[in-house]
Amino acid sequence: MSKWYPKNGRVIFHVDMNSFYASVEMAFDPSLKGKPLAIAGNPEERRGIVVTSSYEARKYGVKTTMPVGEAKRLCPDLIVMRPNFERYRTASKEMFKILSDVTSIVQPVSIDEGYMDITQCEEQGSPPDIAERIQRRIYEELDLPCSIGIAPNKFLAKMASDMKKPMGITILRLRDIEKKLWPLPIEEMYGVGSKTADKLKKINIQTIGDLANHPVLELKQLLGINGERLQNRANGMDQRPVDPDAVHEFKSIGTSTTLPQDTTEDTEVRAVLRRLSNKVEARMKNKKVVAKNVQLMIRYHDRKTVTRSRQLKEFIHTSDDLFNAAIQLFDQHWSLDPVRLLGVTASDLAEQSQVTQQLDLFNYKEHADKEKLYKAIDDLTDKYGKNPFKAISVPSEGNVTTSFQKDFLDDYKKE
DNA sequence: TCTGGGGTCCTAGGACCC
DNA sequence: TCTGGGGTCCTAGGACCC
Repeated sequence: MSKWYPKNGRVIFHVDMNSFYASVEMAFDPSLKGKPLAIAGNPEERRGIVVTSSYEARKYGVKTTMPVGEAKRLCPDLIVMRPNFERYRTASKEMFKILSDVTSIVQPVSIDEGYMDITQCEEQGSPPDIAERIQRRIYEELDLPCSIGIAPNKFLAKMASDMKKPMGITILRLRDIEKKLWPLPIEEMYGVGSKTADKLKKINIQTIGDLANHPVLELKQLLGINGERLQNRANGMDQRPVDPDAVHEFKSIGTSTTLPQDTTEDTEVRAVLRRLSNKVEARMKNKKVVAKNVQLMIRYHDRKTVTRSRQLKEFIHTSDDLFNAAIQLFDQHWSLDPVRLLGVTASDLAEQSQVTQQLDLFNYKEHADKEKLYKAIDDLTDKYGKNPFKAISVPSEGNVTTSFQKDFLDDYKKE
């Protein structure tokens, strides 16, 4: 047992669903099983790229982000379906429920993959046994295949889950990396995209092993701090914890759309921005958050993409507020060229409850009702930890807010 | 038939303050 | 009268991932 659960180390799982959307459709309609299937947007609306494809389709060379037309040329019998996101979300929740039966330390990273820290799960069996049970439950209860990587940290677990698909379980120990990790081509490393791969190849780094053993100074010159980090990972070093709360800490909420045709029509742009703002508002309401920053994204005919953002004085939450900020940014920055895509994103988010409570605080201060004020502060401190002022801002008059904060904190500390 | 939509993190420069 | 250096905020853009 002790060989699996080291005193001074961790046991991390990376659970990765295999061709998730396609697999969910096959579980939903078993007559699709064994057939080449692609999930893709509507080509009529210029959204026709493959999002996921079944293994049967991949045999023909069908790949993610490939235009549907090309995929059909490669695989004439390809079945193409529109995505059913509700269905995928439901399946995803079921899957994570199974993971959380093993441990509460589960970190979802996307709809179809997540990390687990099972260091403290010794009484449930050896890691390969636990992995096998998880895989079997997901398969038997949800009819979905997954691969699981077992390793001492997140990076190695992620690389491991990729090594055997579908329905693989792969153990990647530190002592295995020279044999199992280092021979892989550099572009297969998590965190190395096409741009970084090109740069690395120019200094004759072809494999993960080449990266692991390259002078770090040169890597830093080439890639900045990321160069050092990538090299550490290539040597099997990664301290990032599995953080179950990360999924709740949203940084931004945005939506974008590619127009059916490029446009220079102001009325159409307004209509689209209105629609996008409505959508963002709905999702913000759902998450009960307000935002202090609005970003507009414009992609032009030539696919050149610009983003323009504005920091606001007050927290906003309505579609009107989002729309007004977006349209202002558009009017200020549009180059008059035909527009291909528009996007609206809200960021600098805070919880609605926190902001309204802080507004109450402000009112107490206004009315010089010290007793109520201090009680409210104590309540907030209990509820949110050390610093209830972290996200403070009061709608209208941003300047007052900051001086209020400083005054108040000084004041409060004295008491 | 060229290339969707949802995110995160990092960098770099300028403004501003101390 | 001529100047440092640190810190934070804001904005824009790039790279990456699924």
